[in-house]
Amino acid sequence: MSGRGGGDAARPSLETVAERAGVSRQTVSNVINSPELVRPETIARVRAAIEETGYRPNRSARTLRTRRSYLIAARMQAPVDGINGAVLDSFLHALTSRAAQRDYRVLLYTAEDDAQEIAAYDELLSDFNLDAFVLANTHQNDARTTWLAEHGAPFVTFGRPWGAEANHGWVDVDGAAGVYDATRHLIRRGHRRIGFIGWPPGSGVGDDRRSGYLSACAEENLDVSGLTRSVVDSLATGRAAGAELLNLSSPPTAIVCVSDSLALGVWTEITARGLTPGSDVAVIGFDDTPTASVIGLSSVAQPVGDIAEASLDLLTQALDGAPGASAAAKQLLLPPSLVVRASS
Amino acid sequence: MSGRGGGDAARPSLETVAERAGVSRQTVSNVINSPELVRPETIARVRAAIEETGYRPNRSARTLRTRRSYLIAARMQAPVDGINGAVLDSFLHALTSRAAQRDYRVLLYTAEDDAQEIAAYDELLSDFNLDAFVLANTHQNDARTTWLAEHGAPFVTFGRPWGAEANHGWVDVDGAAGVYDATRHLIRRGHRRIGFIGWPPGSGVGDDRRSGYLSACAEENLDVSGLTRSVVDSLATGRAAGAELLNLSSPPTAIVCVSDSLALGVWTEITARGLTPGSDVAVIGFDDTPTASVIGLSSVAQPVGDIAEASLDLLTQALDGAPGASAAAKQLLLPPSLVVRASS
DNA sequence: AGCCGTGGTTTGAACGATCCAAAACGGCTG
DNA sequence: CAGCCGTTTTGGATCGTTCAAACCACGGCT
Repeated sequence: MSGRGGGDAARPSLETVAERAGVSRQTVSNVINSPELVRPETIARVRAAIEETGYRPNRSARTLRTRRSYLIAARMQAPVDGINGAVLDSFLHALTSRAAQRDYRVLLYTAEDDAQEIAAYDELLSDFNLDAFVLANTHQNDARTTWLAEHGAPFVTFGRPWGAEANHGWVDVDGAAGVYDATRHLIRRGHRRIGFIGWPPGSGVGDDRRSGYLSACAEENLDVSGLTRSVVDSLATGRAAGAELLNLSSPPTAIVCVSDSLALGVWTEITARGLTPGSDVAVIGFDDTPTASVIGLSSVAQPVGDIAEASLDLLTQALDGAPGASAAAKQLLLPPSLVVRASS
Repeated sequence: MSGRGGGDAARPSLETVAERAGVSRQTVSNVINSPELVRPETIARVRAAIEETGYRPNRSARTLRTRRSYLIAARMQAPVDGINGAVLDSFLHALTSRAAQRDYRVLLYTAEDDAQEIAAYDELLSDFNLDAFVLANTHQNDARTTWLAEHGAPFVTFGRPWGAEANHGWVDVDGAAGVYDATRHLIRRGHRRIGFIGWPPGSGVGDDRRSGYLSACAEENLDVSGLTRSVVDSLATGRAAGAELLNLSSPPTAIVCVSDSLALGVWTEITARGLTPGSDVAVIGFDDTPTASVIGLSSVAQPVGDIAEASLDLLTQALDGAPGASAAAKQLLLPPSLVVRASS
């Protein structure tokens, strides 16, 4: 209650350890950062001293000198009014835990729009010496990426720079392959009339996923005419589109959706008709949100762990690697996986 | 491409500004931190110099000297396999944006259990000089809070220290009041037989919420015998409990649930029977999760923004305030609010 | 005139790490 | 034994800020 916490011994510094081991500061520093420069027996002695004193390097001092903070910034998304957003949350979780393994930490920021976000970059970069940024939800002509590039700040995006030539590092999921797999799965289960509910054309992500559906159907010469719908993302629109499809004179026996929200809409419509998803009409969504897993909706899952890992690979490579030679691939397309549940 | 980013002028420091304004470092520092010590005309001159040079204080240097990092740690929760967890995500969002207004940032960490979490504290505290911690999901005999208290690290919890005397700062939501309001709302709408689905007795949160239901019913002399159920939290168990209640010879016309997952289960059961939530049987959940808002489920919303604000108040008060005199209240119980939707 | 107190400002020394240049050490050669 | 060379180790400077004490000018007082 009164003073500081427990043992009031001053925090050990390099100096403390050095004295104890009978060497100089720099030698201790070398043992930590470049052991190859130090004679093995000295290393042992120093390591022992570190152990005994419980020494921990002070990050602020290091940052001050080296201008590296070991901090990565990521945006905390505003709670969205739908099912989505869950993917970004679990991505953030994965990013945090994997970053910690590499001794990096994730710092959060929020922003309402791109302009605010850029302001946040500016502040974080110059005040906190942030090392790198992870962006999600990239869109066409993204002002954020150009700002970061101009200011020489390392960054990766989770999501392709749709429609732009941008040659920055990015990691993304092969949405077309995911929907292709989902459709193939339905075909294997015997479905011949398969519907698709997507987003209005023009969004890179949506068009990409739709193409997976189309190519799977084309391969098997399935007729898709009249079986596709394009609506904005929400449960209500998904339900309406699902109703339309089910009301056709020759309705589909399975429906693939570009998102879990839409799929949940269809799911709702099916149950409201007294039918059972899966045995009566199959549905598959995209993103494998918590809600999907709870109600038993099949869905295409994005490998958030791998995405996080790959993003960090790109970042650390840019941070530690040779400035000029960026030999390794800077772009990565990861395959999603279909999670089959009762609904298909 | 080649060198650094744009204008290669070295980053201005206190020294730079001082030279330009014709004063010393310390005076510039005073203008920023303790303007009352500086003569007004000098302040003006220095402010101008700051403006011209675009000076920004360097956080690492300040941290090194003052041992304050302006960083607050919060745990990124593992994605839970249910509807829940959404509350913590939006709390985290609120915390991040409000902290930024006070010039603090939120640093994430992850942990699988309490032991790991304590290890994380240790690392963050000694390596990164973290200023404070925000904990959620406190439980009985929480090892984390005692560790933090022992090590003199400031912290607040979102959630009461159920069953313990602990006198640390906390902020929580009055669950009893929330469920009481929900029940009153149903009574006002004319319901006389109201059911309740809660969690097994023993959890502080669950018992608290149940008490709100009971007191509202007692006030109106409503009979609750046979109308309550206790199940673990999930959609399936909620659905089953809902079915039980609806199968009673004299079934309830409304059901209050301790969580949105349970309420969604009931919702599912109602629609599966071809009935309409709201007009046929009313349901109300707790937490106002995104899913609830999407499907139109009434729910008790926790004021995450206020919780975040209050938590930060407690923290900054502990950080900046006088060490001994902690005059202001260290505990805060906030009222939730009922969000009425189609289901009630 | 000399002393004191007092706002306002400057100076020097931390904080704890890393960078750099130079010194000490050791072995080896001529 | 001097001279050289490569490996280890050392000491000082530095990053940008704040703390503590010194300094200075100036007016009031005796």
